[in-house]
Amino acid sequence: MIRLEEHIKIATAEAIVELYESEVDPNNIQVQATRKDLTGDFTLVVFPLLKISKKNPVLTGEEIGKKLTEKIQEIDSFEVVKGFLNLNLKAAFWVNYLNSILTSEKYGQKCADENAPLVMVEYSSPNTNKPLHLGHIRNNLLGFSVSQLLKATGKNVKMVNLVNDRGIHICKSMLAWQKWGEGATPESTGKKGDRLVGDYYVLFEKALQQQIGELIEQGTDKETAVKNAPLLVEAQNMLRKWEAGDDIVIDLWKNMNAWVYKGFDKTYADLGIWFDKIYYESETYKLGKNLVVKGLEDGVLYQKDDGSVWADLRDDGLDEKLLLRSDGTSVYMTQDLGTAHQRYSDSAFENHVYVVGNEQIYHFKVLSIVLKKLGYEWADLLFHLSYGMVELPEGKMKSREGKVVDADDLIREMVESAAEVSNELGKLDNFSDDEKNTIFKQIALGALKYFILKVDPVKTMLFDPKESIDFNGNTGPFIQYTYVRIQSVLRKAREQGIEIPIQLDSSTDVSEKEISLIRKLYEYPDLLNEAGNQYSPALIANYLYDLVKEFNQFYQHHQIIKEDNATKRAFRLALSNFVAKNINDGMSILGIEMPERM
RNA sequence: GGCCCCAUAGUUCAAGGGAUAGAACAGAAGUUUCCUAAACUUCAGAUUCAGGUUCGAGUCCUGGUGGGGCUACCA
Repeated sequence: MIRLEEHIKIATAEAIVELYESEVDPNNIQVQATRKDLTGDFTLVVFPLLKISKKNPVLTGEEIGKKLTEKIQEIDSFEVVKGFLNLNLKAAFWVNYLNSILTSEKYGQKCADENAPLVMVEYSSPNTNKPLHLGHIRNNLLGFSVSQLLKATGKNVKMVNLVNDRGIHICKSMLAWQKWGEGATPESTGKKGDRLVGDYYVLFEKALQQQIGELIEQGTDKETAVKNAPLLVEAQNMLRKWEAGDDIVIDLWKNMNAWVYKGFDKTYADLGIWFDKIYYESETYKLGKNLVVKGLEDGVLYQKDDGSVWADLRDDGLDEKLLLRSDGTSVYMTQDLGTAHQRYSDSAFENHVYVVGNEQIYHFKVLSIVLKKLGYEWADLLFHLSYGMVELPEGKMKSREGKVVDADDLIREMVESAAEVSNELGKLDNFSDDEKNTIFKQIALGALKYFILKVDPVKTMLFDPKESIDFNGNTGPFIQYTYVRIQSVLRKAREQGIEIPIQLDSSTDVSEKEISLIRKLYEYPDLLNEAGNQYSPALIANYLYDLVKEFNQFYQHHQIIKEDNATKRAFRLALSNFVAKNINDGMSILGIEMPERM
């Protein structure tokens, strides 16, 4: 169905030719939804046309309004307010619009076939040395949601994860376990695997700091102490052994990683997210090394006297960037070069989105430039979707100071408070414990996900653990609740044998509130598109909130199944049903499940 | 020092260069013989500052202030 704004733009361009004998590109004509507090459906902004009409805004608006009313049958009347031409449509237009979308399977969405462009989305990218925290939650939710959003706009999406399973930091927790672990396992301690390994990392850092302190006390200067502390040297040795494939080190590494993955899998499952493929740094860093060596041979990179390999980015306004250490081991950048190359070989993508925090903007800038230098044109297809940090009231989360909000703890606490609120309301008293627990989880995660996703990704956001996430107001549960109410009405209608129509009578008498609800629905296809272009689930979240608010007002003031007039009743049922469907579609892009009752 | 990002009610968030800057929470006051009151209705309250571009600026440009990030042989 063609959008009416397009009609209006084209008709306006025609009107301008007829009235003022001047050609205007319809795309330059501004048509927007009329402000909510004024009467009208669409508004034509006439200011930009004054240069052409050489008349005052009111007169210009009147003249164009008259022409448009003649040209477009859907227009009922118009009104010029200041420089704005407000167009009032016939109610039948909106009823017909609803009618035309009523049976659409995926309203506003584009379905991807095999020929649709492939977008790779990397998100999560955890380190195996610490459990997931609130920052990762933002990453995971954003990455998953953006993936769903891109799917809804007609892309084939491959969700990938990159596990940081190698490097000096991993050796630190391994070493600590070896020294002080006394054979502890997740089974023997009852701790989640990622938590257990994380604890050894913390232990290592503490011991290392202490050691450094002692060295300084004994008269070593600070720089040397930090560089040469025995524990650190030991960890570095271990990393070299790891890269050399030492059996004992590799065995230990495999063992501990397996614990961590099991723990991560649980957290991912709780969050309701997954990946199509998982890449491991341990498998790609060598590819990166090869690329670097080749770049060195080709003279694109250079080697310093100590053997370290660098890229010179000074011509690009950046600095020199280390790609291989003097001892030949790789850094983060090295493996990311390899990973990117691997992925493009796996499947040539149209676009590769990295969902990674904004503290790595520099890293991804360098990544693209270095790949380009190495001769890979597809470096231009990489896009860093950088998002802001999640801060606590006292500032940034700091793992080392224990100032983190653990992901598992947070999810558990959310479920607990959802249960508390729900039990207080007592609406689920007749349900089994299993059913209740499912619903508590849906509500808890709905609240958490919506809370995080409604915020514009680029912005730093604040999370106050003391003021736990709300279930009232602009929240996930508010949206879920509206959905549940609609389901309840529909259920009752079915029980009474009232059918939900798929065809509407265009002469149905509809109220202003009903029209504004359809108007809201009308916005969705464009909004979805825009959200996809901007990689912003926040736009979807805000749309859903507006829609639901609109519906609740309608619900408050209109009866649905109790309406006596059968035509009106049918219309309201169809409208409610469609709103519920739209809520469900939108929320599933946010990765939020809908309960049927709550 | 250099580069990048952010700044809107007491608080947390909205607002594709367009009209009187929207919500929510917190605060004050209402609405259940009626399809789920996790709702609805009132009230009160904000664009960091100074310039500029424009018919029109929260939005674009320049500068200042404030906050954050990056600038590692960490990731």
